[in-house]
Amino acid sequence: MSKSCIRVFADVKQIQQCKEEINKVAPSIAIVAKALSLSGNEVRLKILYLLSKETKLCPCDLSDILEMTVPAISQHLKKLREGGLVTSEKVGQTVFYSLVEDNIQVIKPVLKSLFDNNKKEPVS
Amino acid sequence: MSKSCIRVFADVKQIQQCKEEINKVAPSIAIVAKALSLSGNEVRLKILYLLSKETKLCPCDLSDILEMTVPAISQHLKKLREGGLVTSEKVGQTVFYSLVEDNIQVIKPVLKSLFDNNKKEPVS
DNA sequence: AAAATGTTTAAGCAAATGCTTAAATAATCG
DNA sequence: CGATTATTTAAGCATTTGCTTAAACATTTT
Repeated sequence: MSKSCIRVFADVKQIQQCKEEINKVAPSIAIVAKALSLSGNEVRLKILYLLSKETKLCPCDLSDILEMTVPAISQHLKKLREGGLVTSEKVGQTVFYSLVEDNIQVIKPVLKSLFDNNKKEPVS
Repeated sequence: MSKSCIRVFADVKQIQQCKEEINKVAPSIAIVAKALSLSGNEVRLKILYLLSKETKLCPCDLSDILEMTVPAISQHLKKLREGGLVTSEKVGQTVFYSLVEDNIQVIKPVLKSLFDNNKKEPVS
């Protein structure tokens, strides 16, 4: 760690407060960052967006819609599932994926903004 | 692309609608995904959180607060700057970073939830 | 001008990411 | 059962990420 970089005019008290503050929220930050990094991929964000509109979709549907191979989709779904953002339900030989409402709250506003964005432009 | 995976019971009309829908929002998705991936890193999310509380901070402050080397911090700030989430202002030899309000809207709700989280627990 | 301070850049490297193709599981159907 | 369909897993590989250390810049101080 660089030891010389304690600014001459640094507000020592402010920095100390920030350290305490950030340590308090660190656990929440870790959880949220995980959800954001999962959503911060174009393909996965598209999947989440589609699931928010269609309620449930299978890997095959998503493969068709997003024009990607099934394994590629499946691996993204696996990450989303392991991250708790989606859940799956097997019906016959097809597996339907859907959002886990409780864990999707963080990115709900984001999905909503995308949804709104898609509406007709209001008069400017 | 796998050609055999058109589900027997697939809702062809639904899939077609989804394809059109997703193509319409694709540009927005790309922009949002970029912001989310930038925020989806613990260190950068901490930086954004701290900037939302302290208004402006320099690399040196952040280095002290987050207990990381200055170059490591600087590289994160560079990404945030290039992604348009933060801006910088030089005062003497120190550089102050602050949030770009217009471009931070997507993750504002996230930061807010972290802030709320940090308050005293309400009686359950 | 020389030294010190604050920041950025560069090079190197280990680990993570995201795809591909091929193979392995599962469930349905003839 | 054997073939087909839907999904998952595995292995390989190119790219990206995020750190480290060292060096380069820029500004202020002595």
